[in-house]
Amino acid sequence: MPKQTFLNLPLERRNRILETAIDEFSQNSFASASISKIAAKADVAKGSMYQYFENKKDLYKYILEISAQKKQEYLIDCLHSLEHLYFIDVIKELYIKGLEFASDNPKLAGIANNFLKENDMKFKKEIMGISIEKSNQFFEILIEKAKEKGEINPKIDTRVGAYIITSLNTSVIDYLLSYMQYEELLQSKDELMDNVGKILFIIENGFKK
Amino acid sequence: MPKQTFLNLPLERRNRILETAIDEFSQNSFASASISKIAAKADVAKGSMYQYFENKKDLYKYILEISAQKKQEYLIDCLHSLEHLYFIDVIKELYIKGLEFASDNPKLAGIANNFLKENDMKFKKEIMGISIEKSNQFFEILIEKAKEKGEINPKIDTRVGAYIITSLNTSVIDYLLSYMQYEELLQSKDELMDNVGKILFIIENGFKK
Amino acid sequence: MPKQTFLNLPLERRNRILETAIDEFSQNSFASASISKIAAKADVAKGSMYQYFENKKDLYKYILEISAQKKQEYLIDCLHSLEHLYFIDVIKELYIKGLEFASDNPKLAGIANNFLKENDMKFKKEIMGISIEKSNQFFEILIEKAKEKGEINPKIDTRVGAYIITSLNTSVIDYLLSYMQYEELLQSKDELMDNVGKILFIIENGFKK
Amino acid sequence: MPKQTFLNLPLERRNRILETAIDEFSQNSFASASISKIAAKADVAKGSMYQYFENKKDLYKYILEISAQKKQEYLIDCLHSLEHLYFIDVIKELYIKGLEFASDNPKLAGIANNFLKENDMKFKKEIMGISIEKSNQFFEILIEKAKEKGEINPKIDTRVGAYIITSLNTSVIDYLLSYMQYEELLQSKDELMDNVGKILFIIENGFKK
DNA sequence: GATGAATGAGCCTTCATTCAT
DNA sequence: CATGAATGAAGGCTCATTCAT
Repeated sequence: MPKQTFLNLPLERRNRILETAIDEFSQNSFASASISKIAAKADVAKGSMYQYFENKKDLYKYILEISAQKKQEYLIDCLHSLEHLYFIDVIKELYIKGLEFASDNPKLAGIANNFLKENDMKFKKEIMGISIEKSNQFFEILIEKAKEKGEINPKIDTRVGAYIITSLNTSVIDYLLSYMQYEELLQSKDELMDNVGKILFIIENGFKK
Repeated sequence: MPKQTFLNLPLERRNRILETAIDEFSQNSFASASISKIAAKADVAKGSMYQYFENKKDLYKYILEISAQKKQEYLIDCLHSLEHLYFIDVIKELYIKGLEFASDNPKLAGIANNFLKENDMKFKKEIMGISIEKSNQFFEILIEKAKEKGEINPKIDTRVGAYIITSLNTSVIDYLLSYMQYEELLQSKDELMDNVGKILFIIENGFKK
Repeated sequence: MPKQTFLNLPLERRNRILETAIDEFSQNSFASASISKIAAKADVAKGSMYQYFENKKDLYKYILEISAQKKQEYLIDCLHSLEHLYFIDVIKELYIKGLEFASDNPKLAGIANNFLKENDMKFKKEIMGISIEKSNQFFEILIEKAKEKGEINPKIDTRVGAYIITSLNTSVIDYLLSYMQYEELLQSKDELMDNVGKILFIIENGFKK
Repeated sequence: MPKQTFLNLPLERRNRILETAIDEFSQNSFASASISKIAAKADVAKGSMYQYFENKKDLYKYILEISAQKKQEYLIDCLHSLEHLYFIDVIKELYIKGLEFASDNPKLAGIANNFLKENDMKFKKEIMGISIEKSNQFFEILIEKAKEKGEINPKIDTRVGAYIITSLNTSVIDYLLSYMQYEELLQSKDELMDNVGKILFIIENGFKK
């Protein structure tokens, strides 16, 4: 929720600021990210930053929201085709889209993952509102339905299953990001997808009857 | 690697410093942890801290090492009985011992997990030396052997399997720690172990023939 | 002395600005009052404030003047009946009217009292012009006349007497204002007037033959 | 309550800091006094100020306490001879000693008076603890005793009487201070005492039977 | 005439680290 | 060996004021 001031800014300037901020937050935790540095790098007066955003947290929330929206855009298609697909294929699709998002927008993905790593639960809840558990809930519903359809082992605990899927999703993205940062080891997209396939193979077996 | 000065210290003083440092690093990322605060809380001259340790990083490394050693102590037993157990039982044992360690030493476990979350790869490598991948390697060997013995599905990719096991292990511990911090929801030990069982049930299925 | 621009403003807008400014100056010293906050609260562009007023001081002077005028309105009646009343009754009337003013317009009264408390004499003189001493002069004349009429002790020093009356007047209003702010202890109007009566009883004795 | 660090400082440095701080707080309200300026003027690193004092408020409290103690020293004698003197003579003595204190230590006296003028009651209470009302209580006791001894008019309301005496005391000191700041008009000590005499003359009459 | 964007100085505070004693 | 004093850079944030549109 930036101030109107920010939204009225000429596009060029607005983007310069946003990108610099995204840079900063993708490399630092909230606490060690610095508005001063962002202002300096974006060549903007420090005071201006506070004309645009209420405070550091405000800017952070905004960036986080951008990240979430962008990710949504990647996921939206496969969310639409939920009904027609097998459980494991939905998961597969979601993992892949998630990785594509991360691969195309490593900084935004990094910010989201960084947020997930924050320690201070009060801070997280404050920023996230209720949506923290949405992701888990989504997977829980998915699992329930798959159980009904007889696609997966009914003995699987729903909550625990959702938890595993979420955790691995985050891990995989983290893995991708850290390798992207270290160009040395950057795997080809094919290799990466190959690995996702291997992970999903295990998951599939883990869940199936 | 504290300086000799630190090792010569009377035990009481040494412990006071260590515990305060553990407190601080368990609640903060490396960047936002503060030597000033540690010195103040431990009632030690700030200057002294620099007589004991080269700098903040040095102290951090030491604390991290303590954490690793302590965890070793929990794992050591089941590492000895590796040969006699089925693959899945080893994993189970390791998860449980890991959780016991975290439950008994939440601060130390938190520090380790915090470290895993650090972004700066250069920093991580510098601190860790090579040992980052040791954990993965260990699981890789385990998986290879299990394959040989015919205990698990040979189609499983060894590296990916190890990766999954490590990731979930970290996630589970993180989960425990955040719930311990937030007493409200603290599950009983039984419930927790129950959940571990459920996770392992999925893993077991995921890996088995 | 606002700029013509301000005077041309639609009444509603003008009042909104004034009231917000009065709010701000009644709660802060000149130095810590903030034009930024006033603009924000009054929902006016910061730039506009500088089209209406030369600067912070200019606005302050204007507000102060408004306060003075408003107070005049309360006092005007009893200033007209000066001649017919005994000295002590004039004083009494002035105190009471002053308190009524403060009770009805606590913010305006607060601003005036805050001004009196400012430290920087140069600043005060600059703002006030000569009128600082007017109040004292007025009481001096009153005292002189009362002496002539034989109503009060001629041994009383005129300047000192005026000074006492002014001081106590300010104190009493301050007292009222701070109690109004702190609702807890707010005395009823009756109690307050009762206390004024008690103060005047002492003053009366102090001045009489 | 400065930190030990401050108390251990070489006298010269300690005094330089204190005097600069006294300067600053005597010319500014708490809000507009600046630690940065104090540090700069005292030729001390800004950071050092925070080695000496917890924060701005801490420094302020300390300075205020110094002021109170110094004033005590002036009053102590006449507080000892309370019993032997007539009510009016006690008051007289207290006013005179108070003025002497202000005349000898105008800055310290200014700080105390500035504090009395602060608007924020919460702030005042926090700083003062309970002692705010002590001064009034003291005069109330004095008045009660004087009534018992038949020295003053029993019809005088005790609380109101105490209030008047306190108010005038503050006013008188303020008066002295502002004139000392403005050397132009500085009255001779004799003249000043003469005026005190005149004030007390009125007070005496106000209180006597 | 209204606006809002820009700015830089300034504020309080924290910190890692150094160094003389 | 312990200490504590010193420091300057940095951080988040606020403000009065200017100026182009």
